[in-house]
Order: sequence, then C-alpha cells, then structure tokens
Amino acid sequence: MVNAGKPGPGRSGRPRSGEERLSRQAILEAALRIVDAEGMDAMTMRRLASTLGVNPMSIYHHLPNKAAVFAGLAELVFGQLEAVTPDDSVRWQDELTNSARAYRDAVRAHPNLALQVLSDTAAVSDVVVVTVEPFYRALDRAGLEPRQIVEVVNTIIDFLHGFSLGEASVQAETFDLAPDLLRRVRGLPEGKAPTLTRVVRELGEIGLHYDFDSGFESGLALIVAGVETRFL
Amino acid sequence: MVNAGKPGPGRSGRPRSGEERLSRQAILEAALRIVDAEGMDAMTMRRLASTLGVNPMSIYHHLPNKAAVFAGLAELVFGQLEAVTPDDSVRWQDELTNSARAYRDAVRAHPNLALQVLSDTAAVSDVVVVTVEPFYRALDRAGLEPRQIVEVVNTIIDFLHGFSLGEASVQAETFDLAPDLLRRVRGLPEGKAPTLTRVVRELGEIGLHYDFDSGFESGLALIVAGVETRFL
DNA sequence: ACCTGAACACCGTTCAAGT
DNA sequence: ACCTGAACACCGTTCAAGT
Repeated sequence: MVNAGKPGPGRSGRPRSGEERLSRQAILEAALRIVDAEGMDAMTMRRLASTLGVNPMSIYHHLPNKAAVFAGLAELVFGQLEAVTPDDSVRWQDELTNSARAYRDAVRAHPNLALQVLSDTAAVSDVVVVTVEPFYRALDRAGLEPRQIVEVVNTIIDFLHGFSLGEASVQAETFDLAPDLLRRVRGLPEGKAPTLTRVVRELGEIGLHYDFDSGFESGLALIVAGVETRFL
Repeated sequence: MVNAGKPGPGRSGRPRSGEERLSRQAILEAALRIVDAEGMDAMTMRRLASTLGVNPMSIYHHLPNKAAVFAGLAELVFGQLEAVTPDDSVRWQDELTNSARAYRDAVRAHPNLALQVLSDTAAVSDVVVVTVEPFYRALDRAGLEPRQIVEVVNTIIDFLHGFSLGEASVQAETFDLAPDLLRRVRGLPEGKAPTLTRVVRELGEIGLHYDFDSGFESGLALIVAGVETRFL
C-alpha cells in the first residue's frame, strides 16, 4: 500500500473533457480503501487527496465536505448488499433469515465503517427503501397485516444493527468469553449479581465460548418464533 | 452557558492538598455537559479545559487522553442506569421488559453520546456485568437453562442497542413516516419493491405515524413471545 | 504530584487565482 | 468547471519547567 505521493508540480487549471483526474466514485472508492485498511481516523481529507495524487482542495469540487464523504461511504456499503431474489418455493421463515444474513454480511464486510453506516440515518433510510423489500415480502407471504409487517421489520432491523455494532467492535470472529467474564464476575461484591454469577459459573465449567454466527442465528430464530406465536 | 474563560494568569505549580482544582469526576461531568449541550464534535480537550478554567494540559494528569475521556463518559451514563430491584411478585415477563426500559432510558438521557456508549465495548461489557443481572434473574425465574439465558440476553441487548441507536439519531420523539416514506417509495422504479410499495400505500391511507414508544414495546413483546414459544 | 507555556505536527475549510 | 497554493483557525499531545 504505497502512498501515491504529492500532487506533482504545476498541472493546474481545468483538465480537458475526458481528462478529469477525479470523480465522486473514484474518491469514494479511495476513501473506502483507507477506512478498510486503517480505520476512520486515518481517513482525513489531506490523506485522501494524497493517495489520489491530488491537491486536498480538489476533492471539494466533487463532494461538499468530509461528512459528505462518509455519507457516500455508507451508501457504497449498502449498495454492495446482495439482493435476495423472490422465490416462493422457500418458506417465508427462510426468506426472512436469508435477507437478514445478507444485511449482516454487507455491514461486516467493512467493520471500520459500521459505526458510520449504522448511525447515518439518511443513508440507512435510503437503502431501507430498497433493501427492506425482501423482509416485507417474506412477512406478507406469512400473512401478516401491514401494520404488523412494519412492526416486525423495524424490530429485525434494530436487532441487525445492534448485533452488527457488537460484531464490528470486536476484532476476532470467535473469542473466549470465559476468562474475561469469569474474572469480572469474580471481582463482584458478594451477592451483587447472584443469578449472573451462578449462570456464568455453570457455563464456565463446561467451557463456554461465544461465537457470533450461532449468536446471530439464535437471535433470528427467537424473533421468527415470536412472529409465529403473536401473529399466526 | 457562559464560557468559564481563559485559565487566568500565573497560578502555576502544585496546589496544596485539598486545593486541587481538578478531579477525574469533575472533568467527566464537565465533558458530559458539553456533549449533551453541543454534541461530540464540540467536546475538544481545549474546549473542555476552557470551561474548567484550566490549562489544556492539566487534564492529562487525570485522564491519559481524549479517548479515555469518552470512555469515562460511557461509564458515567451506565452508572446512571436505574437498578431494577428483584421482586418475585411481578411476572418474569414484566421484570424483563422493565429492565429493558431502564436500559433504554439510560441511553436516551444522553442521545449525543449514544454512538460512543454503544460502541465502546469495554464500557459496555463492564456494565453488562452489573446491569445485566435483572435480565438473567427474570429468565432464570422463567425456567430457562444457562445457555438459553445467555442467548436470550444477548439478543435483547442487541435489540436495545439497535433501537437506541436509531432513537438517538432522530431528534424528535415522534415523527410522521408517511410523507418521507411515501416520497421515497413514489420515486422507486416501477415494480422494484412491490410489497413495500403496497404495504406503505395501505398504511399511508389510514395515516401512519411512527412513534418510538410503541415500536419499542412491540419489539419487546415479540422477543418475549419468542422466549415463551421456544423455551417453555 | 499537579499545573503551566511553548512548540510540533497535524486537521477541515475559505478564498483568490490559475486554465 | 475543475484544479491549485497560500492562509486561517483550529486540533491532540509531547516536553521542559515551574511549585
């Protein structure tokens, strides 16, 4: 990952048509590479310009400010979300969970960006319009009423966001809860959290390890079971 | 909210015991006021020092860097979470939802801090140890096995985080989805999201307005129903 | 130990000027 | 329209020096 270096000498003035050195798309792609490789803090306007071999100010002709760059990145990420094609031969439960998995995958492809993506309401609601269709479809097939569909979709999206946030905040895909949690629990004043203490101890003895994949699946299963019970 | 102004002249050197002008607690409380009033970006070390009437560098004797200040704020927020006292006379379902409400309330008391709070894994898991006990207790009373309890608690926390993130990102407590959503949906290419389009249209006609309170409650109800179906 | 002042190596963005 | 260079008003943090 070599730095493209200084903008080079002179070369000022408007480039001829077709010779533009920059575009919104090219800028966003470069920004995404920086964020993926080195995190949000490394993505400064000056750094971005430097990797593009361009004057920092040039970027402002394509995007109004730094916030717009980040918003554009959120857009990019959701644009890469794989569309779940309608298929009446799968159970609505599977259509729902497949859609949820695609959503999770899109976010975790760029963990350094998760915080930005999940908190950028504008970007989120823009894609919600497009990416949320499979959720609507699955629940419609299940036979829910419009108001119920909206409720359930919101709940699933909230779960997806919370889960993705947690997943992105941790580097490893699987890690042992046991030592960390046991140490914390041991440090607690006697009787302060008795149930927690007991549950963790019982699990600790059989060797608990948390992994995100099964945590994700069990969360989805819980919600699906809730839908079946409440609305069918 | 008047600025406390410049550190004042001279007054250098170590203060006598009991005359310290600063403390970790005082610094964090000042930082929280800034964040609550003007947001995360306004909370700079120099600004913080200025409102404390102190040299910017003084802060570094109590907290190692800016990140530590933010981490301390996350701590503070969860410290304000109201403990749910054990009470066997309430149904476990109510104990669970009451605990969830307390968690939501703690986060939304400082919306500008939500992003930091929810993504600071260290802070989150530190309080999890203490604040998660009521969730464990309720599910234990319901009769779940340890492994099931952990699964369900994680799912609820994920939902809480996703929900809180969304709630914090919006200024108003209630807002009309209709105009915004209808506009977006109208702008869609024909047939691109047919179910969404239909569902939104049906709701739009009877006048949909989303409000966070009922969205929260219906999410909780869904999860509780899932627990009852899957594990009881 | 606790507070200060000057300094370093950065930022995002405005503005005037080039073609 | 698109790119540049200099400048403005900031940052977080290190370091040496005070008491």
